[in-house]
Amino acid sequence: MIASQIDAEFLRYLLAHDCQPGTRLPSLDEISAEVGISVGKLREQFEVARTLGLVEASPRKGIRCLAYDFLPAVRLSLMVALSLQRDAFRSFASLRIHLETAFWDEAVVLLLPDDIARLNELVARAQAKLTYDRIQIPYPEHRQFHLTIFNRLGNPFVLGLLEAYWDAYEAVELNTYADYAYLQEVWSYHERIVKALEAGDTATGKELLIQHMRLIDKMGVAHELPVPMSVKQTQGVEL
Amino acid sequence: MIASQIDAEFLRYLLAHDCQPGTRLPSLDEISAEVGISVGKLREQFEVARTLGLVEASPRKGIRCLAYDFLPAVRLSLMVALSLQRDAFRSFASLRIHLETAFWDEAVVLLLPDDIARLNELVARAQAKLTYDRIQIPYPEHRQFHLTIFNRLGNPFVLGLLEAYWDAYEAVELNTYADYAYLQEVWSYHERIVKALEAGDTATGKELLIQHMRLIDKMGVAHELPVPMSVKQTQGVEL
DNA sequence: TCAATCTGATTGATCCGATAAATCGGAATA
DNA sequence: TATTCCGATTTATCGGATCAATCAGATTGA
Repeated sequence: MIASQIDAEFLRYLLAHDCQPGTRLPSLDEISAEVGISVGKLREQFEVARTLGLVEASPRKGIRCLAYDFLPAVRLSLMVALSLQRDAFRSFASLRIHLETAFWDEAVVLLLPDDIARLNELVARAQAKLTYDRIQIPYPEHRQFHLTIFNRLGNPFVLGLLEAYWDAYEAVELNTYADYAYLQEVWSYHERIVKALEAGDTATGKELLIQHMRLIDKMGVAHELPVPMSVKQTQGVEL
Repeated sequence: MIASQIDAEFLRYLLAHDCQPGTRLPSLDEISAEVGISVGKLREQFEVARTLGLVEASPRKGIRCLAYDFLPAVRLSLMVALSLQRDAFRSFASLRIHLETAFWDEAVVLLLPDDIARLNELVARAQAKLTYDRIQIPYPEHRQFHLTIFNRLGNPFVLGLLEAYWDAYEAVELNTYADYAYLQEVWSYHERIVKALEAGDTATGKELLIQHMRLIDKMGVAHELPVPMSVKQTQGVEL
């Protein structure tokens, strides 16, 4: 029924054969014979499935199904948007801020003690990186910090979108921006957020989340809050 | 720079050649020669671009670029999820509710008099459909009502996700459910929402939006609010 | 002279077969 | 028994043939 919405024999085949993670599929020749299209046409549709992260393949090993993941489709479309539209990152960043704020209450009540411990560990590692003689940008910690908070939602669409945000963040090279004072302040907020979560104070945590997104670096750029393009152009920052 | 994130010669070609809507591309043979891969391999990547809604093609007319659209990628991935995971619709519905609520304030202040007129027209058409001797389900009006409110955001990602929600709504056939009393109540709320918008009362409009999503039909199903699976199973409703 | 029809060219769509590359499991060997 | 080799499997890529859709210009008839 839903498969009828999908105009590709191979994708319908995947759904009809209950494509569970790890399942090995027949060879391309066999699938071609079963669904009634040539191997060439099948490979075109196979490439779509692979690009969407539904399957993986290598010579001799064959084709295997992967676990469903919203991210590949979102990430590819978003990368295209970032190339074609100058304010695509700002738009997606706006979406991300609203998602984190909107799902905050649902997400933080699901956090386990392990998660809180993980968040504390990330804060410690980030602060250590900012204390070394040779400063390292705690970008992986930043990414993991935010994704860990929302992970327990178990909502593949929300998680996929948030992960795509960080991939875009890297693509526009915000992760390489080394403003020491800004980063110190960001991680000070992160530390306070975790303390609020430990105290069960989700409202304060949310308020700190919102405040910390408004932080600006010394160039006047809010890394996690999209400012209007006109402000950005005046300051000569390219995004 | 961003194109380097994209592992397909044809997609990189599209981005490098400033693929603006309406632009006609060279033939497959010519692109194949330019990017240095065979026509067969090019067609595989072309199928991905087509599936993402980046280009369209027909024999003799050639290949043309389309305007960027987040929807095709989201819709396809979502359709796959709906087939593979039983609570995918519920997860996506949760995302949609939060998006509408989160972006409400930004969206309604952008509405033009034409938009308010359009919303009134949609309410009138829906109520007419519910008044005929032979009731017609005002599904297209319902979809357009919600999409019109958020259209002026100009955020392609938010709009794409909201459109995908309605495509999923159709795919799970919620649009065919004809509970007269429920629909009457839904459209009563819609009418009140437009009246609140006309009065400039965005807070009341938002409250009505949230309330109307909690409406349940006579089977106990909230069409726009995902209830936990256990409640659904008890009531024998399949989704 | 203009409208209708036809046709060759263009170009995507689909198919088929050949070859290269990656990988694995079983046979052979030390 | 461990290591190496090799044939088989199967994906990856290429090139060519044919079909189908569409268009612009030529031809024909009124």
